[in-house]
Amino acid sequence: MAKTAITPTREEDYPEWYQQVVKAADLAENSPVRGCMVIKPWGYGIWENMQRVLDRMFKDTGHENAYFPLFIPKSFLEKEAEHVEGFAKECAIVTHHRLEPGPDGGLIPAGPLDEPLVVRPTSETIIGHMFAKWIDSYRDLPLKINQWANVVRWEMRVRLFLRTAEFLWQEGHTAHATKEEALEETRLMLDVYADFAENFMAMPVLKGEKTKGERFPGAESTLCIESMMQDRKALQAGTSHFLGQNFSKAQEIKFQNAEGGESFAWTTSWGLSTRMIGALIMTHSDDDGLVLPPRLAPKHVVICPVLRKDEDRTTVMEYCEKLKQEIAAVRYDDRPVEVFIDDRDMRGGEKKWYHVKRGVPVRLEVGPRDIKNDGVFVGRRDQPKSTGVPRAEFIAQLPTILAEIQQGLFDRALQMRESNTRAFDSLGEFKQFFTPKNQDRPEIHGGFVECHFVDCDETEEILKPLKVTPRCIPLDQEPVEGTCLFTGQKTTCRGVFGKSY
RNA sequence: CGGGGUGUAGCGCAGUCUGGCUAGCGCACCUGGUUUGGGACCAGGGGGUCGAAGGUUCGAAUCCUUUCACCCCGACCA
Repeated sequence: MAKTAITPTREEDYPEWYQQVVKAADLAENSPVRGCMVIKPWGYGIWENMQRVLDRMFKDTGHENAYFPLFIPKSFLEKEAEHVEGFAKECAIVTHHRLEPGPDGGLIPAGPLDEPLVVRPTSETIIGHMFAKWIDSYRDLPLKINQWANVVRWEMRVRLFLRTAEFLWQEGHTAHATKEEALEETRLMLDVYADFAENFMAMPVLKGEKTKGERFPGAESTLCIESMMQDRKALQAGTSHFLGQNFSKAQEIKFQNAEGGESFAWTTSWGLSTRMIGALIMTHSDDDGLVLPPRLAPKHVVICPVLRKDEDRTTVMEYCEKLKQEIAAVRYDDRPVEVFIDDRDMRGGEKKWYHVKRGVPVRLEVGPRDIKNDGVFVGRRDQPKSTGVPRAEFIAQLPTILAEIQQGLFDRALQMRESNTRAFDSLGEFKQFFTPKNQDRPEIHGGFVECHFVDCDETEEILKPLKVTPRCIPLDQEPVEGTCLFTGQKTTCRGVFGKSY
């Protein structure tokens, strides 16, 4: 038996560890379609919880859901120059609309389309087109729409959840009468994302602005939340874009203002994807598999009946059923606790590890011995040892236990980020920090570095060979005079740097 | 699209250099039994057009030609 449920460990080979966790927790697997994944029930359950929480947040901030087509006329994508350039290289294109029997018994495409359709890589253009029709007057503004959808970006290299050719996400699109209002919206949605990440995913994030090079194609500015994974690499977890009037001018999203004149709307867009499941895995999971923050766990508690002898079976199962109902009556996070019984005919040890690997926050084992004492045997995913506890006591403590696990995960992740964040004054230290000791098989190294910098080509040139990128310029910083670590120029701008996914 | 690699059972592989019995092993799966408060053990069993097409040969997983697919390293990325 291996010392850890997952091999290799994070230390030994982080990328491989990640893949093994996804597999062991039964979250998703590769599909016959290149680059596309199949999300399995346990993984999809996490996504459903993410959707539920975010959807509530979007509605609470005045947004409504709608749905737009999967296909976008190619001409739409051509309207915004930077936007085309950004996405052109990774678009799937539909050119035909039927199949005919071919000479070799196969099927060949027939019925070519007059105008090819692009499978949406994002929906700015088609939503903008509809916005133009819906908006006539300043009284129609603001218009605040969200869509839950799948999008396709023909990525060359893929990893489950982190980068797949097709992924699920939500994309918010809003139009406003003034620049200020649009900027406020961009910032508001970033705050929503940060709230979601920190309070539900238990994942601390940096809120910041992207540099020119990292900006969304066509955006005036891109705000983002950045998070540090356990291998100290950065993951962009969500973005909120201020699109200025770029898209409204390209798509004629115009309105008559209160003064009777004609104005272009100011638009925003913001998105968050199934990549967050990857972020969740890489933030919390350990060498025994997935660790789930209770607020997003598909199930909170699993009851494993210990059925050794046939004559005990009825007693044990009845006790478990009663226990299940009692637990389901407990509330956590404004919802009933999600509990289920796993009575599969399986060895105790195997069953225990099955649930450990899937990250169920609380495991209960109930056998004749516990029933005699009216107790339960409790195993917490965040603690190595299981303990026997009186049933009533467990029921009373359950919300506290779940809250403790949730908070503990956040604290640990924050501690991890803080202890791997540095502020350097010399480029030498910076370079050393990001250079692995073992070049052939780089060990886990680096982290975040905070320093003054000027967003220019020279800076990018220095960063390139190090494979380091500016992650963001943190928001709300007091301007302090300093020297750019890369160019030596005077500046008040400070940024956070790191290697990224 | 540049450089490298791999295709053999559901998964992971050996066998290929040096052609030769009925193509093997581990895990998983099925059956029976012994077990069961910590990832069991014993016995038996099912499952393969050896990526595809063509060629050489008495004989091809193995040699030759062509082709397809996938993986890794680069450019791009929620």
